[in-house]
Amino acid sequence: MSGRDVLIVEDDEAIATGLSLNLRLAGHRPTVARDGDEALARVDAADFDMVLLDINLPRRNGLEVLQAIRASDNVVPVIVVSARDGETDKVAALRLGADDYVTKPFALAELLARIDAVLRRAQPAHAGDAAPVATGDVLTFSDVTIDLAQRTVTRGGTPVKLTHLEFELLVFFVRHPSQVFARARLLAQVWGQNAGSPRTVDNFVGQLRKRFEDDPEDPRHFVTVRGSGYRFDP
Amino acid sequence: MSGRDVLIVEDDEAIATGLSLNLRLAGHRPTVARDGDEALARVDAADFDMVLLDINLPRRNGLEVLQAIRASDNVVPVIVVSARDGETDKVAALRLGADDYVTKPFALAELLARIDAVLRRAQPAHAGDAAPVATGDVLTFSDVTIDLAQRTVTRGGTPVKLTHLEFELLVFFVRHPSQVFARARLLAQVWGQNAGSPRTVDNFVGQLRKRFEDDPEDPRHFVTVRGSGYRFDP
DNA sequence: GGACTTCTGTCAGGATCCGGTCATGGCCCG
DNA sequence: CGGGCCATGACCGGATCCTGACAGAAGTCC
Repeated sequence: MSGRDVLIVEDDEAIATGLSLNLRLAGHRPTVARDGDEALARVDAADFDMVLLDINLPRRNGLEVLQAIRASDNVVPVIVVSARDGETDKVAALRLGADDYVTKPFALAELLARIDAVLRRAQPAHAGDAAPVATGDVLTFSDVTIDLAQRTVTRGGTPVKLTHLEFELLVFFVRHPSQVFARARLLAQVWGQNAGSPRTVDNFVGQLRKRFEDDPEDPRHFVTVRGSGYRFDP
Repeated sequence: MSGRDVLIVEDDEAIATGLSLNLRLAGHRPTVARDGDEALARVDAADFDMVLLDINLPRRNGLEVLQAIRASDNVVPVIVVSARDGETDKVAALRLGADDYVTKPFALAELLARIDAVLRRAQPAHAGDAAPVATGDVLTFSDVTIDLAQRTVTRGGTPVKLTHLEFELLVFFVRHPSQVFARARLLAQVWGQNAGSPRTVDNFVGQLRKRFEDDPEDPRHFVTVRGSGYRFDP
């Protein structure tokens, strides 16, 4: 897809430049407006393919800006960004003709996906140039299913109870299959800075084996690599 | 969340009825199409929340169907199911705008999890393009009914009194089911920028439990995910 | 093959962290 | 001034986690 012209209306410097950078990476041509007046001026001046509109703005509320845009019969797609998930804001924005609504803090990937979706809807894209597409937030191996959003795990359809760190370790393993990790590395990656003793890792691997190996004595997924650490094989 | 309309495109009778049955058990409303032409006709005719699309089809290849769906600017979520594990198919499917990809033979639990994930992801976007919302918009779960316009809540027909923030939190949960949220995230989303202490969230969740759980000691809807936050299960 | 060394699996005690609950106090609005 | 509403901190019980010890397995060297 050849890039599109996107207007970012955002007064927070950090967010604005961050978004700008990412949109450029995605192949678009972003422009930034710092407040409501500037936004309206730019929308009138140039022909944008879409507008990313923060609600909290100096000089003019984002909703006012949206209203002004639509009042001038401009149908440019608008995604409204707000810090609050409040009912009123959302309903108001959609009523005023917003195309989508995102609340801060947003996952960057989500926002980019929505931008793509809105652009795609607004202007039918040609068949080969679709975006990378996110894959589901579900991980699997063998008969085990991990739902990251729900933070639930099932094995053969029946739910498995895991503690916080057990879950984290499991996810790390499944995301890095067939790779040997030293205990120290696992401590750093999963436990974070204040790492504990290497013995801790053993305990947790033991738990995972108890819960996911057919025969915990003879593990096929959570394999010990003597002298080096552990490896996960799907 | 009330069930969703799912179109199953699958020529194998046994698989089709099996999936259909399971989706119905999961609370959705499945429809089956036997070949590519029928699939396209049904997609055009009705408004599905997602499509489960087999690649090997009589009359038309699944990828052709997907291409046709996207060509008509339809952004309905699509999960592609294929017997072949080929990378090429997968890449092609994702390029054409598939939302996820599963290879046969699949674990039923995995497929169901992926369907849930895709529906979950699609939900907010749909709220956006699915019309003005506004008056008469009602959310429900279990025997609870939430009237957004009136800002009233009833449980089993009898009205429940909620404070402002209790209502906002409830709506947020019901709008984002089966997803774990950290306290900080809830504070940001529901309370707004000037977030308070995490303890506040506990108190409000406690209130919701008192009002909507049959047994507040053993909550089934407003679930604690120790170490991570809270999750709402309808 | 046998003995020594090194490493890993396991267990249980105790420290620690986390979440539910309650009470207090501020705030806003009537 | 009074009454909801909301934020905060303290407290407690319980889940979870860390650690050290020990035994047994695996590897090594002769």
